[in-house]
Amino acid sequence: MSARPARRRAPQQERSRQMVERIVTAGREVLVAHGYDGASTNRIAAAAGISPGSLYQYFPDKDAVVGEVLGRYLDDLETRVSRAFLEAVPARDVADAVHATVVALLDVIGEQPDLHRVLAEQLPRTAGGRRVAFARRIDELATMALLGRGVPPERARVTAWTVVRTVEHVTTSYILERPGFDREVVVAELTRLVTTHLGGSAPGVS
Amino acid sequence: MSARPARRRAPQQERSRQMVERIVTAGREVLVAHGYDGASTNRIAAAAGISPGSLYQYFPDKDAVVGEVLGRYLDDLETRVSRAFLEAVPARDVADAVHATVVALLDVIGEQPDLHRVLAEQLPRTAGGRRVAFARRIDELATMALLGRGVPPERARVTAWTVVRTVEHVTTSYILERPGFDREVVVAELTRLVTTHLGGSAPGVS
Amino acid sequence: MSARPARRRAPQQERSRQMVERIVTAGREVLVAHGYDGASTNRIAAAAGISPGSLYQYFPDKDAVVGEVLGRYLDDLETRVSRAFLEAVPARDVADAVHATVVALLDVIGEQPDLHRVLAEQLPRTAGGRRVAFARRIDELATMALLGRGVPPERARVTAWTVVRTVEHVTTSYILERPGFDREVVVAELTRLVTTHLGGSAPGVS
Amino acid sequence: MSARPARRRAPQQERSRQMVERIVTAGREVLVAHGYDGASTNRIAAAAGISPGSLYQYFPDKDAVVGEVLGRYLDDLETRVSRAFLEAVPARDVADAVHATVVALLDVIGEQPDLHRVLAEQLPRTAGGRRVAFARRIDELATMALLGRGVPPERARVTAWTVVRTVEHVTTSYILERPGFDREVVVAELTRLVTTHLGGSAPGVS
DNA sequence: AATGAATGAGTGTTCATTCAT
DNA sequence: AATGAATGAACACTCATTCAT
Repeated sequence: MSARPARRRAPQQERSRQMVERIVTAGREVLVAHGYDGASTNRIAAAAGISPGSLYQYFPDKDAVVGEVLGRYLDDLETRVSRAFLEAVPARDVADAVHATVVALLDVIGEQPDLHRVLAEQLPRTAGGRRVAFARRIDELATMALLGRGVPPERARVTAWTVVRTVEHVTTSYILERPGFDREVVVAELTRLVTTHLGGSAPGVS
Repeated sequence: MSARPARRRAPQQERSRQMVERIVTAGREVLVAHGYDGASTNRIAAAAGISPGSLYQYFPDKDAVVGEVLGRYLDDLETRVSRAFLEAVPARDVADAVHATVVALLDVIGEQPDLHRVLAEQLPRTAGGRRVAFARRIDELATMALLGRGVPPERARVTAWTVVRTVEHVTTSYILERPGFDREVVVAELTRLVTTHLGGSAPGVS
Repeated sequence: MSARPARRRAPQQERSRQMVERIVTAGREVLVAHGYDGASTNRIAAAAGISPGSLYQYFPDKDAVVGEVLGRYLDDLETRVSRAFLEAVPARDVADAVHATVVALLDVIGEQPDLHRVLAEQLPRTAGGRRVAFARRIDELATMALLGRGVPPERARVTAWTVVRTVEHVTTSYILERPGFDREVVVAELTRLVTTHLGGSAPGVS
Repeated sequence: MSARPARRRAPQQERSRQMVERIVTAGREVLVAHGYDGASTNRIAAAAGISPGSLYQYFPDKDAVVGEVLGRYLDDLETRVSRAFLEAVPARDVADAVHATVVALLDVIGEQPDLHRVLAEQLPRTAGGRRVAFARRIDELATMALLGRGVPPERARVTAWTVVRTVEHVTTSYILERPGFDREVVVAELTRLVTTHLGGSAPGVS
């Protein structure tokens, strides 16, 4: 009653955190293995080794679980891509900025390609909005960068929008389709495509 | 039950064809109005004016109906885009070919944007394969065109693949996101992006 | 195709009516045996010898089934009690009218005492309103009768209300409690109680 | 664990009694606020400021808690009504006795009308028996009173039973239905109804 | 062929009760 | 004693599919 008052609750919170972790992990597995429609709460609970009722101690409903799984992935994706983009833009030339962004994106997607597939193919209203919202954020950053390079506002917006969609989907397609060529090749190709369009000096063809 | 055995089949096939037609049309309406999850077989049958049981006389299961709806849409899309591409490639320069293809694609998508949205956002493994298959066909054609222009084989393949994915997804995004700028602007932007990359003379900025 | 066009649908409707009947009967049994809370849709369906899904072909939800069971009972009760009351009031003296009403009420309740018990003890918002509404209807009729006999309006309302509640609950209690005396004895007692209060000549004590 | 074994029990019992008190109070609040179906054990425990598990240290199951809440209410009701009845019967005339009893009953019910409503409308077998048991006790007292006034035994029993049910339900209905007239009016009406029936001199109409 | 009633496994969710701590 | 996380059977309801007519 006197020794460790402040740390009293820690074990409980730790336990709780672990349960959330187990459920999220199980949710991710089930989502990847069975798709959104097949990701029933009972299946997720079973995969987490808990009873269906326990799941509801930690999440208010099914979509909250799925939302957490996707949310974490998107948090990671957004953080890393944003950072790559923001770090690359000011210092170096266009080619380097594009290259860094593409690589960051491929890194993230490549770590959980199956999850990204579900996200890309079945985004069930849960995550669709977020993806678009992030794309718009990047749109704005890219627009700013273009304005800084003297591109007229209207053109800047269109160009930014187009280029962002291009990078987003070409990287996604590379992971999902697994075409027969190496990652570096796509990176180079995509970088060149975007860089040229943005009017920077194209990187040499490797 | 005995009179005209030989002529029997034709009318029956005709009737059968009409039923399939009604079901597919109903399926499309329901899919667009209620999404994939809301497209229950009962709802489709009701919209077609038939009984749920009859639907199974013509389609083995729900996904077959959905598949047929999407299949026809993709048939149309593929036919028109292929034609635009094939007609444009030989005669004119790169910019024209790209422009014609982009316009054809936007035309098709624009005619049934809601259906395309369902296809793009909810395609539940039903249609994913077909879309990729068509993209690969266009990949090959584009590769051929590049080879004809002296591009080395490996580069040709990568460039074709990248450009095809770019056009596919930027057009789709334009329809689904409804960003604030005019269609002609995107067409010009996308055409310029692709044309420049392919090494053709970029079209003048309108 | 020509012989019996008008009667075509009859068998189907008949079948449908029978299913409704089976479900209502099963619902009544389950309600009586397990109470409102124990009357699960699965249990009712099983008692009716059908699948849970089939129940929903005939009723939109659980309360509709329960409502139908209780509704039919209350329809019967209201019809017979109203008739007894209305037929007795004009022609004969007060004692006869009261007597006829009490007998009618005991007849109806006595036919399905267990159902009446559920109704009286667990009326789960489903039927509560109806019971009160019917009581109010009788209130009005009784008030009218009293006004016709020269009772001042305010007194008439209170007296009618009191007497109606008395008859309603004493009869219900007799069925539910099964006290040790004969039905005729309660009928006589209740008739005398009410008749005296209404100022009529009390019937002789049997 | 060894020091004061003999005095241990008293404080514990006190503590235990307090816990029971808190649970019963919480149970009453929840019962009134959410009805029987909404009175989950978790909700009651939360309202009592204890954990769901602790509740089971003091009560074997949910119905025991509800039973205790209703039991206490009925204890109060029985005590006060019995006293009013017993005090009134010997000394004064019939009208006064009935009047005193009716007033006592309305007092008790009026103090916790919402609880009485739950008791009357949703008593899930938990309390039904007790209510009947109390009514029977009053039956006996009333029968005795009637026998003392020279009424033949069989008649006395029936009359007592009838009158007790009448008073019980008319008062309850007055609280639950909230008809438009004042309490004194019902008291007068009910007193007159019963008194007349018992053969006493009816009180003057106020 | 066509019907549409019937099916039944499945869904997301709740809650009285238990039990390891 | 007290906790509160964990349980799991049960609930109302859905829908792709089947089958007797």
